[in-house]
Amino acid sequence: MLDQKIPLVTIYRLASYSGYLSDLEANHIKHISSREIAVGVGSTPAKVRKDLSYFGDFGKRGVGYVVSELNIAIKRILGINRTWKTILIGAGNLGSALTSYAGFKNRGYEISAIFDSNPKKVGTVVNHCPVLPIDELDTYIKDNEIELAIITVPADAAQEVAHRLSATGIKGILNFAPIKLELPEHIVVRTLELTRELEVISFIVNHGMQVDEHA
Amino acid sequence: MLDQKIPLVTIYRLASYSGYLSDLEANHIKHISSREIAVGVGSTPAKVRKDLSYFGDFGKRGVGYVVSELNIAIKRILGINRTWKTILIGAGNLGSALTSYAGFKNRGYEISAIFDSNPKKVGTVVNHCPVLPIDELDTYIKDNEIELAIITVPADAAQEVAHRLSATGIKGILNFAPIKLELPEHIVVRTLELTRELEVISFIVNHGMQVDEHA
DNA sequence: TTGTGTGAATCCCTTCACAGCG
DNA sequence: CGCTGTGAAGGGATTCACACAA
Repeated sequence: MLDQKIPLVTIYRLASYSGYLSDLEANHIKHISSREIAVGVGSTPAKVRKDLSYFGDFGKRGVGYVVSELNIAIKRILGINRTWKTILIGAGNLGSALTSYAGFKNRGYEISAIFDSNPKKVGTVVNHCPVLPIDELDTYIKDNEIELAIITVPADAAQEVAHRLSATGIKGILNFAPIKLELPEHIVVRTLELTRELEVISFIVNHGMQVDEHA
Repeated sequence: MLDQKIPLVTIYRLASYSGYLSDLEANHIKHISSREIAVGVGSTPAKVRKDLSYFGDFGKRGVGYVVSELNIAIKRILGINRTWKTILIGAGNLGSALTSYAGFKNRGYEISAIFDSNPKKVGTVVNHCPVLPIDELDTYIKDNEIELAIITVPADAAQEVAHRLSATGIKGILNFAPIKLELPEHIVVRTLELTRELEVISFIVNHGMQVDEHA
């Protein structure tokens, strides 16, 4: 069942399903159908079933899914049935805010330090995260087995940071700087350009375009 | 040329192209080809040309594009050849950080106020933005002709905020709360779930999947 | 009967490849 | 020539529709 090619959008949706299922668990809801999941996250029943079908049979015909079981299964698929050790680079406003972003911690992303090149910031503590000098990046990542990094430095410093990161054992990078980072193939990079989202909204408002979920 | 159906991904890419062209302008680069744009943003020459072809002829055959002209054209298409009056709702860490996010101001998104329900925050000023009580939301939006709102309140408060917004003349909402907002059709909503991006990275790291740009 | 799992069909985006123009 | 603009071809995601199981 695995190792056909999985659409990337399927992965995004699985993450959404899991987030929704976690909410249901918190509300003690035990059972759910593909249709209800679809309504909950803004998808379609066919997509929900097809997305899941890439990875196995998780439901009972005529009945639906057991919320907790399905959520565990999806978390295992995504690889978030454990903690991911994460660091932030860039102790500006956005970086500082993300240290306390509840969604990260809730889903197992544990941010243990922020790195910054500004000597005035180094040595301070933001939300229990020490701000460390950028020179210690390499040893810190190795000593603490950090796997993921979040880049929140300005655009003109981001490529330099990416270069430094590529020399460490980092596995994945979430980049908030609005540039295309050049990195070795084996490092997974996703760039999130917040402004693009507003620009897309502007376009749709201007043109009265009808749009479904996920971009 | 217009009013065929435009793929949503095309709009995202146009926004990227424009961002890249703005960088080129800052570096006094005058001319560019579809191939160079593609390399700059992580797309393909064919996509660049096809994306533009939905809206008109902007290049010269055998030559390429004039950077400044193309950028103006794209901005006009996106509807960002002007200022968009914007407010933030939720004066937490993320909301406060976004008031000083350079990318927004650079691209014409002018955040003039933050709204919050916490009386201790109301009356303070964050990055030149006054923090106002949530009860003034409706009149403020009408009096100041606000068009866009950015929601950075916790998930359990977001739907209530969305409901309040729907009673105003707001046109578009960028939502950072990880829930599906129920809103009238005529309001454009995009939800950005930061955690989903990390989860997708986790999946790809786990499975060694090969992935191209944009999701 | 209900709702899942899934091949088949459909739809839509991407890519190709070349005519056309500078 | 070189590079754009674009129909046509190709490929991949969505939707359909139904067999199957509870």
